[in-house]
Amino acid sequence: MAEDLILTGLNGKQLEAVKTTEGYVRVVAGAGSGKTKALAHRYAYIVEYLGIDPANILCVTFTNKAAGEMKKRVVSLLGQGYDTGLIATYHGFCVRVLREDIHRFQYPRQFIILDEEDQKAILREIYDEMGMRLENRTFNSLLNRIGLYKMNLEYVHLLTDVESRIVVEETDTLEQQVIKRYLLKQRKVFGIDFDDLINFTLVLFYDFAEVLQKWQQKLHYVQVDEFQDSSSRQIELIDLVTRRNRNLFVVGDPDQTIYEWRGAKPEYFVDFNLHYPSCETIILDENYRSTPEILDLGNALIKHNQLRVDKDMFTRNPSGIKVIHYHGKSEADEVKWITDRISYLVEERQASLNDIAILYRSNFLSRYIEQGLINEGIDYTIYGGFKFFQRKEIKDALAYLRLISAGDDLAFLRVINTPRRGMGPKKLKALRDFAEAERQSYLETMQENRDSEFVSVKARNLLDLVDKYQTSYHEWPISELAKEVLEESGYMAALRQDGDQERLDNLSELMNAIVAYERINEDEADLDDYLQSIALYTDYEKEANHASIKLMTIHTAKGLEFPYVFLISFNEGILPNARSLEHGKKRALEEERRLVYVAITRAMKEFCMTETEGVNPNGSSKIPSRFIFEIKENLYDRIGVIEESFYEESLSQIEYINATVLGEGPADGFRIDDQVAHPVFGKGVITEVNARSRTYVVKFEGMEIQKPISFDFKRMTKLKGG
DNA sequence: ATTTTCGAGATTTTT
DNA sequence: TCTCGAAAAT
Repeated sequence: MAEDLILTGLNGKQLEAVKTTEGYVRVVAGAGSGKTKALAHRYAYIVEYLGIDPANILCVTFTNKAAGEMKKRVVSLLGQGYDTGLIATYHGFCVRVLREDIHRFQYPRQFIILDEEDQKAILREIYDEMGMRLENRTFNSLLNRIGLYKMNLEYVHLLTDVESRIVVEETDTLEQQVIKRYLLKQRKVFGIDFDDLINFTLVLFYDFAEVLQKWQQKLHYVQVDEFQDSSSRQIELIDLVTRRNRNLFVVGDPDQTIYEWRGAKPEYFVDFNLHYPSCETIILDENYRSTPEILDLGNALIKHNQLRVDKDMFTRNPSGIKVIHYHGKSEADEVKWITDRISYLVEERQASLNDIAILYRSNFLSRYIEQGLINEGIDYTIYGGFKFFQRKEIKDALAYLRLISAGDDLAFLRVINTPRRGMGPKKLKALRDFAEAERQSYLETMQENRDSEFVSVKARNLLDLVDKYQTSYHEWPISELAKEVLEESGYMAALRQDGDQERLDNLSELMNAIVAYERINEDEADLDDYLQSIALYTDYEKEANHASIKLMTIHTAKGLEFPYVFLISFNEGILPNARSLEHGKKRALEEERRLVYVAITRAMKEFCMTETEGVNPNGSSKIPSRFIFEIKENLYDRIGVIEESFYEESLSQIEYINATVLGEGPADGFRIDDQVAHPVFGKGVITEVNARSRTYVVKFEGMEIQKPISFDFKRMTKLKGG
């Protein structure tokens, strides 16, 4: 018997509208307004009351985890054993589309999905071949450039059409050469990165009208969660597949846009009604999650954003305790206060550890609090950071399997020296030259030249292993194959030798996952399919069997809620992040503010924000986040004393950053393009203001190299404003 | 020629 | 915690 389709909380009119409005519908749903619930109920309504088959509904969520949650909700509404059809991320949907029709390109169904680590491996190899070293900074900017290059969809044809020639010219710039080589290597392993998943699908739709038609006819209802975080390409995709049936239901909150840096375009959500004039808008502005105290704090902060549609969330929830701001004198103070507070919540307030979350801006900040939690014996689970399938041992194990099934260069390079097989840089280079000349994969080259001097004895053993299974792997159950291969290759032995129990545990966890996969897919379980299915499945979680508090970044916490929330390390430079404080990045600063808004609105009963005095890694003094000063002090209780002088100093620091970097307020510093005079170097122009290193970059007349001049150097004077 | 070891350095956010 | 490089050990 299906649960009655009533949205508890949502008022009758809104509920009716959410469920029954057809065509183009936009739901502007604030934090804690029950939007996921609304989506699930609409989905169930379409199936149960309209009689639409779930196969004809596409529900796009933002993470795999959200997709899982949505499936659970739908199943609980419609009854056990229900097939939920297409509830997936954009990427999951694209894989589905590509697996059916990518053969129309000259790309195999068993394409390899490349994550950032794979991309790095490719780029590192290219740099190696060109006799250069790939710095981390270069890597990040290259990824960026490749992303930009791929904005022109024509590149898809370069990759999918084997006839198309990619020739690296002498006259190409270094960057062009690298990108071309990257495409060549990508094509060689039939790799597809995250951008490609979307782009390939789009091109498939554009090139093959019948494929697009197939999906247009299939999808009668499409709903998208977190629409404000969709990129223009993703929106293009959705626009295409909904053109026939014109049923598109999007839900989002512009105030929770936290992925602009990844190409999200909140404007599309805000201007949805301009793109689809027939669109109806439903506003959900009642918050069912938080106490008024928490909500007021969030509202007060987000009002400081300029680029937003003004809407105030309200709640009828009963009053709770005031938000707490803890200010410490040292990092130890901050950690101590948090652990004490947790103990208090557990002992005096009967909170379960499961009800408590610690949020932070960057993954590395978890370490800051971990030791304290260990010392106090508080169990914790870190979410995100190291995803299960990103772990070294898991990727190694999967690479062994892929070496057998696909034999691609990436898997080969990952595995050849783990464990060590005496294949150092010299031998690998010889192998690479040979493979390059023969236009073969590394594995093939080795197999055909196994007695050559660039094949070590131990590597020959690996070749024997591959030979043994290469032709017969289809006949093995995946789990048994995996077990055999990992044992025979010596990988398990090496791990045991290292005595790394956690890695061994993770591997047996992987085995469990494989067995589970086999059980679900019964006889259909094929290694190729399995390897692809897990490439996107990044948030596999071991079920915690004991209560523990949750540690995660704010990004990871999006869409979740917890009774008690701590936002830690709430310092200027961390949150807002120093990188968003570089010159002219006003949009980035607003995104940081939205990030804080997301953190605040995760909390149901209590919200604590903590920060401390001390020294940053770069030697500057820690000061509280500007966002704390933006909120009126009557909205929170402050624990810990901020001396008048520290307060003043902090404010003037922030003002200084605003003045120099963002070009706001009274400047006793310089701005970009200001002409200055230096007592030694003479006349110059400010070309950069770097808040992180607290320096101006100045181009002095007659000097080739620009000089970094400290903010604190007072004998440089301004000649003329820029 | 390779591998191991050890210390220093560094880290936005993620599908 | 993980990565990277230099120097020592095989």
